[in-house]
Amino acid sequence: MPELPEVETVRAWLAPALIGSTLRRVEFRREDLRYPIPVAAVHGHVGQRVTAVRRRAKYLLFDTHDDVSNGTSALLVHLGMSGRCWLEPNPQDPPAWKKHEHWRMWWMQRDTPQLLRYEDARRFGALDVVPDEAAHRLLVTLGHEPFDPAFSGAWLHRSTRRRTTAIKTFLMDAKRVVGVGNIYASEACWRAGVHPLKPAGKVGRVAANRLVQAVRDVLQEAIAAGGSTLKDFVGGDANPGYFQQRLDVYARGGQACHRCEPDGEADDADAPAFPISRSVLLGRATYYCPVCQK
DNA sequence: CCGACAACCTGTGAGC
DNA sequence: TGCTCACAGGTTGTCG
Repeated sequence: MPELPEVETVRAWLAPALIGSTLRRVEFRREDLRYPIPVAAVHGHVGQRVTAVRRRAKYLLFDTHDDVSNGTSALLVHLGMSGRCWLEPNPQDPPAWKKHEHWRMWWMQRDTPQLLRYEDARRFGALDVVPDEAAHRLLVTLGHEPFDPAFSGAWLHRSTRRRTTAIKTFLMDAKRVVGVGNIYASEACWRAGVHPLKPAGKVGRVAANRLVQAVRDVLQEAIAAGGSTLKDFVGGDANPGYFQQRLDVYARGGQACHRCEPDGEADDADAPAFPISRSVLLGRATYYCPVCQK
């Protein structure tokens, strides 16, 4: 489930609860997610207080401060493909561990206990400690944040020259720009009218500008939509439907292009004149309109 | 350096 | 009902 908007949504939900809280206890069910969890180092954060809850790329960062040593550190949480991280609404009477729930963190906010739970069926996620953000191996390689002015049409145009890789693949490369996952990469290409399989080096200045704007717009709109269904996602077991109903191409293979055939209306309309195509790029489903995306 | 691909792991839904 | 297969929103590592 998590692309950047989902992670940002979780961050916004956790921040007010965790900021100012002190870590009291950590429990593990499994110590091997994508990487081995440095269990001792995580336990070492007990007693520390959260000063900020941030997002970098798709990583959540809980900044912590140790009043005793006056040192600062951070806990890093990644949701991978199937991860969820949420505050238990009923910490006084905590439910049994879910099948793929791997760790729990108990926090104290003034006199109020809080329970942070984490589940991840596929275990592509991660939990790590970050004593020095500038040196952390998962963070040092990351490219621009999409809302950073450094991610601009000029930059995109400049950094794609002579690149033969598909523009969609380039946009999904976190060493270049972070937070653009498979869904939003397809969506941004459609909005910009750029064919996702087009060699990155052949994207012109005008199209590069449109792509950058499209990436920002689609992420921003998805964040806004995520906020509106936040409770369903964080509080209970409800499946986040978020932005699904607003997608123009993703998972819409064979259905009418919203631009070429706006009155193609319902997704169950038969035989649209301008159907969305699906192809596979680097093993990932890629959706586009072959007519209006050049 | 670049680009293509396999790998990590489990769940779900479609088709038979 | 039960089996098999394709596929799933991320990221790293390796190989040519």
